[in-house]
Order: sequence, then C-alpha cells, then structure tokens
Amino acid sequence: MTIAPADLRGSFSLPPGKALDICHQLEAAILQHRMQPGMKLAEDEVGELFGVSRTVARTALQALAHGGLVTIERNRGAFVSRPTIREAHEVFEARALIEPRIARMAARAMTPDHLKVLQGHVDAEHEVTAQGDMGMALAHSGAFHLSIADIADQAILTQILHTLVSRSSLIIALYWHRRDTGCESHSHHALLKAFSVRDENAAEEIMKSHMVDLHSGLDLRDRSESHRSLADVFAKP
Amino acid sequence: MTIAPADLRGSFSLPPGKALDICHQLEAAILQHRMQPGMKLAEDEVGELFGVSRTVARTALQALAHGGLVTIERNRGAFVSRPTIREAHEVFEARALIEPRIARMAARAMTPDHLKVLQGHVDAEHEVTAQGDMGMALAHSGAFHLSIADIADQAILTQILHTLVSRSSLIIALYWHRRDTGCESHSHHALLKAFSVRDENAAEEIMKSHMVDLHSGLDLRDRSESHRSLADVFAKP
DNA sequence: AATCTCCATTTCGTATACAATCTGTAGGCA
DNA sequence: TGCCTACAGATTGTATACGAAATGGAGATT
Repeated sequence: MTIAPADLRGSFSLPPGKALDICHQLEAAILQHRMQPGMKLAEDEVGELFGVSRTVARTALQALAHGGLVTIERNRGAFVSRPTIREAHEVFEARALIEPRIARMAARAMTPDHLKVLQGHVDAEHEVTAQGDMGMALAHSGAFHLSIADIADQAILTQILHTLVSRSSLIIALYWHRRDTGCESHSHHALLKAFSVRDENAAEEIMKSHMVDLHSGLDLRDRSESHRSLADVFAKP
Repeated sequence: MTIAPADLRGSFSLPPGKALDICHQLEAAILQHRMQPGMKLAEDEVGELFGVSRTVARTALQALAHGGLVTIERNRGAFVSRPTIREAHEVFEARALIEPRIARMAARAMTPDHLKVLQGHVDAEHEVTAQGDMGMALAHSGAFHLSIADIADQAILTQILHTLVSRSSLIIALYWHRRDTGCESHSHHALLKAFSVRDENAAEEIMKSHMVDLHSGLDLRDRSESHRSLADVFAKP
C-alpha cells in the first residue's frame, strides 16, 4: 500500500498545490484516528511539519474547517473538531437520508470493474482489522461508502457524503461503544451481493438498515462529562 | 429593509471577522444577480472595495469557493462560478431529495412565530417582484427555503441546503427560461397553508412537486454555445 | 494563604514584500 | 506575410514582519 488508503480526494475546493496536499494528509490522519478530536493544530506546527509557511498551513486548516473536520476559534486557533451528540445524530440522520438513494443509483450504474473496486475496499478493511488497526479499518470503511457515491456518479452528493463520512469518523472516535468486532463487514458484504446482481431495491434497503445499525452502535447518551460550552450549560431551559 | 434580505448567514466555517463579512456581502451580491456567473473577482479589487488587504480578501474568496459560489483556478484567480448543465441537474436532484424531508420536519416543529417569519419572506418576495427586481425576489425566495430548514432545526441539513440554494441562484441566472411571472409564489403559498395546519404529509408532497417545478423551469438543453472546457470539447466520445 | 494585578509569552490576524506564473504584444526571422 | 521568440505587464503564490488578543505565571497586596 503506497499512499492513502482512504483516497478520498476531490472534496476540497482548492486549486491543486501544497495546501491541498496538506489537507489530504491531515484528513487521512484524522480519519485513521491518529489524531484525537480536540487536538490542537497550531499554524506554526503544521507549517513546519510540512515545510511551508503559516500562510499555506492556514489555507489548509481553513479548508478542513469548511469540511467540518477542524474547528477554528478566533484568536485561539484550529482544533480537530469534537462533534456534539446533537451533531452526531444529525450526521447519521443525513446519511440515512442520502446514502440509500446513492446506493440505488450505484446499483443501477454498477459494472464489474466497479465491483472490483468495492471488493478491494472490503478486503483491505478485513486485512487491517485482522491486524488490529481499527483506525485504518475505519478509513477503508469510509472509502467503501465514498466509492459507492463515486459509482453513482453524482458529484454533488458525493461531495456532501464526503464531509458526512469524515465527520462520522470523528463521531465514532468519540462515541463508538459497540465492542463486537466485524461491526460493519456483514452489511458491506450484503451490499456487495446486491450490487453484483444490480438489485436497486435491495441495495437501497440494505444501506438504509446499515445506517440504522451504525447510528445505534453509538453511545449518544448525554453524559454530563462532555464539555458543553458555558453558554449551553447556563442556557435557560 | 435594513441589511441583507437574503440573510443566509451561518454557513461559512470562518470565525467572525472581516473575512466573514465580505463573504456575506459577496454572497448577497451573487444571490441577487448583481454579479454574473463568470465574473472575475480579483483579490486586489475585492480587497480595495472592502478596505482590507489581499490576505483577507483571499480568505473570503476561498470560503466562497468551498460553498461552490466561486471557482478558483490556480494562478488565474477567482471567478463567480458557472455551473454546468450537469451540475444544474445534480443540484436540483439533491434538493429534491433533501427538501421534502426538511419540509416534513419543519411542519412538525412549526409555531405561529415561525409562520410569521415565512410569511414575511413571501410578502417581501411579492413586493420586490412587483417592483420588477427579480434578483431580489430570487434572494427572498432562497431565504424562504432556508428559513424552513432553520425551523426544521437540523443544522447540518440546513448548511447543505444553504450551498444548494446558493448554487441554484447561479443556475437560474444561467438557465432560467420560463418567463411567466409568479413562477414560484403559488408553491410557496401552498406550503404556507400546509405549515399553518402542520400537515407533514402535505408539506412534504408540495415541496417535492415544487422541486420538480423548479427543475423543469430551467432550459438545460445542451446548447453548444455554452463554454465547455477545451478538454471536454475534444474528449473522445 | 488566597487573591488580584500586571507583565511576559505564545499564537493568531493582518499587511506587505518578493517570487513565480500566466497573458498579451512587439519585434525578429524565415 | 506568417510564425516564433522574448519581453513587459498584471495577477496570483508564498514568505515574512509586525500588531492584537488571549493565556499563564510571578509578584504584590490584603
């Protein structure tokens, strides 16, 4: 494996260049859970790490902020986002709305070559899971979902889904609770099967229930330890 | 009327500051069709216009680029986006997927105060339409749709819809063909009526057909005059 | 000992300077 | 005349410098 396994390019509205590269590298690191939500991303640090000035680092961080992966606070800097429980629900509700439709369109457009790509993601996910690298497994799982959108050939929905999948990774880092292994692979296999016979209805239905599964695999109870903002804490009910 | 009628804030992931203000002003100008798709937005010009340096202007333009309103080409600069026919279809297909759901959720959450806000947008749209200011009318129409998302109280879908509505404005500038006035107001009134009795099913259905109407009001035939990229023109079939 | 104030440090916000790239035009050459 | 080349202008890409804001700690005060 050479570069990024979660090869999720195409969703940053930046012209090609150093800033875009940094975006991709930071995104991969976040998606693979090599950076925790809440972690500080100082401009100087990022710039030095990638051998560019603060100007370029800043551009990259702002681009990531637009995707929701990073949060920028004025005069305080950039941090890996910490999605709230509320956001977590909304992200998976949005995915539950969008992805079944995407699955249907992908099933319609599916070719043997497309199937091979999807199979590759599932295999890779299995492999790294066997090695215990859950971060990488999650990245491959995300790539699987995004490849489906690619196949559906709807650029705008793909771009939207890209941000949702990225955020999902943060949400899982914070709230994933189900400990049973192979959490998703069954659904992914079932999807592959539906795709292989181009069964649009099955693909849509399987994706829909897959989304419900994912959502219910989170522990989104309102543990008071979660750092709500001061304004939230003192908001009148 | 004081500031922006299309008061569509909240969708730029920038900390408050000058750059964000510039974003809002440029967005309003584009949404009201005071700037045509394809128009150049030079950094110097924008900076001078708003009394800031290129740095800040650049930040604003990049933020707009992430929303799809502006396209940045490396070493060439920023331009008001010119959505392709393909993108136009995709935008309205995405809206057709998302907005009926939003309408349903909004109907569930509707209160008398919310209704007043929506009624205000419709009234404002009528007023400026009567004055012949179609750009402003379009901006109010967009604000109506976004207010519905606000009422549905789904921040993520609202943000997604914001970008879609903005792009719709560009698409309409390029491709709107139906000349009959009152193009949308009937649908908007029907929606208001459904909302006023909190009829979720009706709201969803009306919104769905409203989306079909909008989509079909565009002339998306492949007129060869449209400036396709050279690569597209000479792509082998 | 606890608290307040002030200052030093760090980090970001903004402006400016210089380098790189592209575009258009004028001049030279076949 | 037609075409290629080279230069000049304009615009963006990147780096750096300086100012502003927030943080953290040392010292003074009660």
